[in-house]
Amino acid sequence: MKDKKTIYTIAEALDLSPGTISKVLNQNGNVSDSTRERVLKYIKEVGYVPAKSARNLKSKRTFTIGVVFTEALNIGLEHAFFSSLLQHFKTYVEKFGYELSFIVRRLGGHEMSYLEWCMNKRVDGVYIVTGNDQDQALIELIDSHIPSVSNDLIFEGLHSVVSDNETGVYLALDYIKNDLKKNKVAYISGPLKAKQFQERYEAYQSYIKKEGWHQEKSSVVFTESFGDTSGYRAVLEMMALIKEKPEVIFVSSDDIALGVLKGLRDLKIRIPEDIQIIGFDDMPFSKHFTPTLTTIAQDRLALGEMAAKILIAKIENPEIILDEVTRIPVKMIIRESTQ
Amino acid sequence: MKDKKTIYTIAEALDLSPGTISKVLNQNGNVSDSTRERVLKYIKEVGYVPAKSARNLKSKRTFTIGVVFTEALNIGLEHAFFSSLLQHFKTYVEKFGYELSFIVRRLGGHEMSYLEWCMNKRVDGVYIVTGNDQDQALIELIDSHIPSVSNDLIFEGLHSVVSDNETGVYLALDYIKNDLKKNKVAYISGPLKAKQFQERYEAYQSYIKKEGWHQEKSSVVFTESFGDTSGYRAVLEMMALIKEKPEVIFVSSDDIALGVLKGLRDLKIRIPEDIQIIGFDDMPFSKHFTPTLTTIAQDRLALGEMAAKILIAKIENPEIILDEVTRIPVKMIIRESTQ
DNA sequence: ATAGATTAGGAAATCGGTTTCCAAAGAGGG
DNA sequence: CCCTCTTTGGAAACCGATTTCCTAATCTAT
Repeated sequence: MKDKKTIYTIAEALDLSPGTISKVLNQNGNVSDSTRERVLKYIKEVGYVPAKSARNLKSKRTFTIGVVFTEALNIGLEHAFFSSLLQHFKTYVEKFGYELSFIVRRLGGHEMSYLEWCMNKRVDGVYIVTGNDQDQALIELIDSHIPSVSNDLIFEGLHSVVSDNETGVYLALDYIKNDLKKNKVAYISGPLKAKQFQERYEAYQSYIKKEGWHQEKSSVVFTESFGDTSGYRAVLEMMALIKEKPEVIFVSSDDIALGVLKGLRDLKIRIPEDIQIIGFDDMPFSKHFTPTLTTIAQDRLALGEMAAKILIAKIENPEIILDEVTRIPVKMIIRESTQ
Repeated sequence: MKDKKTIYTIAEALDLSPGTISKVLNQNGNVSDSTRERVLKYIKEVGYVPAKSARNLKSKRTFTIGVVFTEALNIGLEHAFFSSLLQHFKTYVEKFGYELSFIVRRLGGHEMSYLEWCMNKRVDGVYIVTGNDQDQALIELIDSHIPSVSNDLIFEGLHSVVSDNETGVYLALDYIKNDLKKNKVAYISGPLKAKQFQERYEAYQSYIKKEGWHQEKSSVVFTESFGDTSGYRAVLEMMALIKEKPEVIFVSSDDIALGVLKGLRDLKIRIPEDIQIIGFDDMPFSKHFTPTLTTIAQDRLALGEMAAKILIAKIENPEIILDEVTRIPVKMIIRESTQ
């Protein structure tokens, strides 16, 4: 147990050559069944495990995928939505023998770019869970030859797997129109610098215009940030400024909706009696709000898995042609915040 | 850009030897200032990045920490508490040049033990965020020579960084006694197979005994699992069986408390008017419950960082002697669910 | 029985760094 | 000016696999 095992020591012990051991390990090359079994048996016996770094060095494949996880708020893994995507992605790629490694830009004292890190580590591909599309270093990475996929950014030359935001917004608005039979709607949007908020906002605008629903200026409010506190502030601002109280408020993310709920509660406005609320995302906690939240559910499993599938396809077949943007269907979940 | 850079090509271009380039890269060895600068300048110019696998191979150090993240419910990264620990741990170790890599037991078609994976990858250390202490493969890993630390398990020979559960429970019960001035308390506990629930339960029992508080048998209920649905079931069971309704229910985790809140709401019991609730953990969502939840806050930042600190110390100084269990203080957060 | 085709397994180069050891050159002292 | 000490940088072994090429042995077919 104490002396280290390598294919050399094994070869010597079995009176074979190192190359033969390697061939057994990689189940290629011509090795007779008897020697193969002798080798496998011995390996199990002494508990030999091949050194990955040596294999990586020679084969130039690491079976490792670099993960870009730049969070706007630096909460990183604590963000439930992205953690969930990452989890599903991870589970999927592991089935195909790939591991995940977080891309790090400041390691020890050294600062490095995404691309440098990836080259240094020789990752086979890159998964962008969430990133900042203004980041020059990220653009450099996307433009490199390293296969990549994203669940967040939409970018020229980058394959993205994102929710069908437009349909999601339409679902919500159709529901407001046809089921709730309301048309005094207000909209609280996350910052438009995030692509998904932009898409949702545009869909909202186009629907409103198509339906000819009247809109006061203050019936659309943008938050400055992503969390519930900005939702809280946004709804107070809206309710202070708006002349005709809306019947329904559509909020572009559940995180923000959480703050909206709290804000309305503080204003003594009852939900859903006075105002109904619809969110977007279906976060795990949305069904625990009081009231529970009606929302447009993103299919996090499908998002993560599809991204994984696409990345693996690109890695294993560099010539493959794929659509740049893959849309994942959303669905509407009706709960207590609408009736 | 297209032809690959190695220390050989660099050496050739600068008319130096590969060894010299390596010495510059590692800032050791004797290299004159002038050549050092010449090399650094050239490296930056051509965008050379050393291949990690080659370095790992020779130096036998990978600056990588393996992460054990076996979640009871297989929700993995979606579990907010552990994700948070992981995030803080990650941030800390990165400052010291370490990266994280998830330990995977089934990779591609192959099944392997934790230890095999770690040896294969040559990780410098192991971080057990959460694991199953019945798992033979995990025990094998802990017993190996690889430095390890845990934020979850407490185990002979393993360094653990965990919350001071006992004090937490005492804080809550002292508050019930001295501030709320109540003594009809019930306790809902997570499964005792989890060490932290066991510690909290024992602290609870010892306090009750010390104070001589009368306890009906059904005033302590154990959930079968960790989530809010088991809390829901547990509180219904308790309220059905218990003769004298408690004034306060102390729940051993916020996750479970979430279900308890919902259960009581369904029973039309008002909180805090009829029954007051205290949780444990202070999860991010606990301040968004209705009512917001009084709880014992675990210091997730300190937990993760202390674990990181200890692991790095063990890696860089194998002879170091440390306490096996490091306790992190908790504090009480009073919100609407008590008054 | 013999030519040709497989098959088993070894030798050696290779991946890209690190590190030890050594020689040459320069510095310092008498 | 000569001898010793220190710097500087090169040569080469090494880390532990993979892989190509090659030879010897075995098998098949005529």
